[in-house]
Amino acid sequence: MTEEPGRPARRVGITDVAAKAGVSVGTASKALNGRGRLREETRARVRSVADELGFAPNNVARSLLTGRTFTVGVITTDSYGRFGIPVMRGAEDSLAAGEMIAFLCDGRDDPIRESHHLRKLLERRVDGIIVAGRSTDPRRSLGEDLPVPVVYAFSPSSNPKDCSVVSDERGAARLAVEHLVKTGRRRIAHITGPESHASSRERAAGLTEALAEQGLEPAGPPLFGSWTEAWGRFAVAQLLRAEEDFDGVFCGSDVLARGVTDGLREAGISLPDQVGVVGVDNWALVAEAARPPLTTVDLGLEEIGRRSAELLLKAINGDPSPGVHVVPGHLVVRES
Amino acid sequence: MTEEPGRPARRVGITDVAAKAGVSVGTASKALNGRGRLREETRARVRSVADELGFAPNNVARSLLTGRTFTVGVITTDSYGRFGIPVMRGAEDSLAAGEMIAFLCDGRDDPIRESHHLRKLLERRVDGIIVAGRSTDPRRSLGEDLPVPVVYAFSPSSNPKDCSVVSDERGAARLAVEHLVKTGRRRIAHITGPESHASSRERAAGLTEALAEQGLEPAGPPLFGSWTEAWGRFAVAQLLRAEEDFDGVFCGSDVLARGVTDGLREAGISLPDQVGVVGVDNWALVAEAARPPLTTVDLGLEEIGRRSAELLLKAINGDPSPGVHVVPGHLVVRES
DNA sequence: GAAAATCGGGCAAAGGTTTTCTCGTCGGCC
DNA sequence: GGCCGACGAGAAAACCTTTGCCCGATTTTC
Repeated sequence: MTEEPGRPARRVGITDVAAKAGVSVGTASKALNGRGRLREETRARVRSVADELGFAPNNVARSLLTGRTFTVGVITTDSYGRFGIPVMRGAEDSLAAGEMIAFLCDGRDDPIRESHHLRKLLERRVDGIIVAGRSTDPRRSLGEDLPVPVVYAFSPSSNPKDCSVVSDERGAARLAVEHLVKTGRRRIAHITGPESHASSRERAAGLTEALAEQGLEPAGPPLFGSWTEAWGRFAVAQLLRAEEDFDGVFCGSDVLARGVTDGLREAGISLPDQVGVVGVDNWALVAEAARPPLTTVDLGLEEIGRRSAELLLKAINGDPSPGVHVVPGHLVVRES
Repeated sequence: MTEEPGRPARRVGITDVAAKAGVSVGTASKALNGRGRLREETRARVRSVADELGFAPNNVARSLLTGRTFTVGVITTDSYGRFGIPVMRGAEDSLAAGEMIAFLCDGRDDPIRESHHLRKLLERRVDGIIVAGRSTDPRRSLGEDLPVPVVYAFSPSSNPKDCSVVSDERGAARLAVEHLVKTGRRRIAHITGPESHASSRERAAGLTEALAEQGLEPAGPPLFGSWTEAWGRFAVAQLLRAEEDFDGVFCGSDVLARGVTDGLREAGISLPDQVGVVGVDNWALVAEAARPPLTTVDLGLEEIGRRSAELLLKAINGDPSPGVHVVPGHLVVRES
């Protein structure tokens, strides 16, 4: 390569520290890492020399020797979107606690790109991999015979022997129902996303289930559509036109819920007096801007990230946790 | 550490490939990397053995030897928020083209965390660092005498000797004005965020500047507030109450613009017939959900990310580009 | 036909650290 | 006074590749 003009030619290595402290490299290493048997005075001297010289250990060399890089790869299929981000933040949280750091790869939901990234990550000898999905639909496994452990976050692996960490979709519906019922709603409608999405189906099923436990029936069948505000508004109009009698709406997402509140308000219905609305996601931007601000179920995405990283660390240390791990969500009460 | 039960004990190294191909490790290395002088038949044989064995080179060892890790660190202060994400995506784009990969660290805008991450990155011998900010206000430099090059993306470094890549704030205002004027607007008001933010001030100044070039005056002073929909609606009410005569509004952000369109629509003003609205950010979620969908200025955040990574790669190869680099935005015309 | 050039490939050093083994010294104990 | 154990520190191997240098064999050149 070209030389780098103007930049310090050589960084200070443990050799320099050892020389200046008047000890051997081995001793210097022990002093700095708190290993071996050394006089306290020697340790202190080496340490102070290291500080003075601004010594930073070369982790590349260390990794080569120990076989551990203290590095994990995160492959996201979400292009850093709505779901990947909180998961990643949570994961970074737990990883940092273990002095680890994450490589970020954007798979763009393209298997080719994904396996290319996988290869690159393995070449770099990551200690483990987190696959962060963007929907609750299961995704194909990265493979069973990988040399490092893998944890699937949010989107579970289609292979049940893999370790997956997912949100509690049915539980989300239950939380919504409990809140609506507690605030006196009895006729609860459901407006949600495409029926082709697992989360739509699960939440709809969870709703029926939870209502049944309360001795209630849904106010009409679930209205499947798209995850947009426009569909939320449209679905409300449909509900009103059908003269469906309802006093609560459980929406499959906050964006949807925002459309629903707009639709209701513009139809002259007073919120939350006449109708209660609950969303899912706790996406602050949307939930807080809605009128009134949305009560919503937080799926605990950060927690999913944290948990994934914790399970990965455990697996790296030889204690894998195969199977699907469900992280509970929680209700965030605002004004709707 | 603990041993890892059930996992392949040893990965296949170049030694294994060489042995099975009946050549020395050196020769195997040359064959796989296309170096040295070897018979084509030998190269092919080594390659096929490598494939067969599923050989993946150990990049840790390679890095130790060459001194390059093909790795960069990205420190974001944005907790993966609105601005950091597109910048990161752009950066990853350019980096992948150079066969590089990024470590992601969340600085949380905390100097302590930040310098801790910096230290960790340097220990891992990254080839360079990108600092991705979350506002256009300048931020403090990471330091001048770092052993690797640094590029500041979006938030410029306060040290002009550093390399920064920023958006064109004044240009954004100009694009908005040109569009409004072209669609026949003459009395243009400005609703924007807190005056304490550089971007508010710059965009306001840019607006005045661009209007002046068209021989126009702003319709009233800029209304500084917060980056919320509520402020957008409130500011509209204020404008109407003051009986300010206006037929266009330039909003400092899309969120704001959404509040403005809602406020205008609810006041019975027809959009875009009576008033034209232009936002800034091109945040699809907001811009597309607004009624009508927002015309807005895209600041080119992904391009900032790409450019940052390119400049970083250049710097890594010994050709630094100190100073501030401005990336132009572009107008996205929708219906408002 | 002999010297020279080319070709194909092996050998070994290097890169920065950790870790095991070894060795010398000192104090204490019988 | 001699032995043994503990203590403190050094020497060297090992981690896995890359690469410069060298050497034997084959081909080319007068």
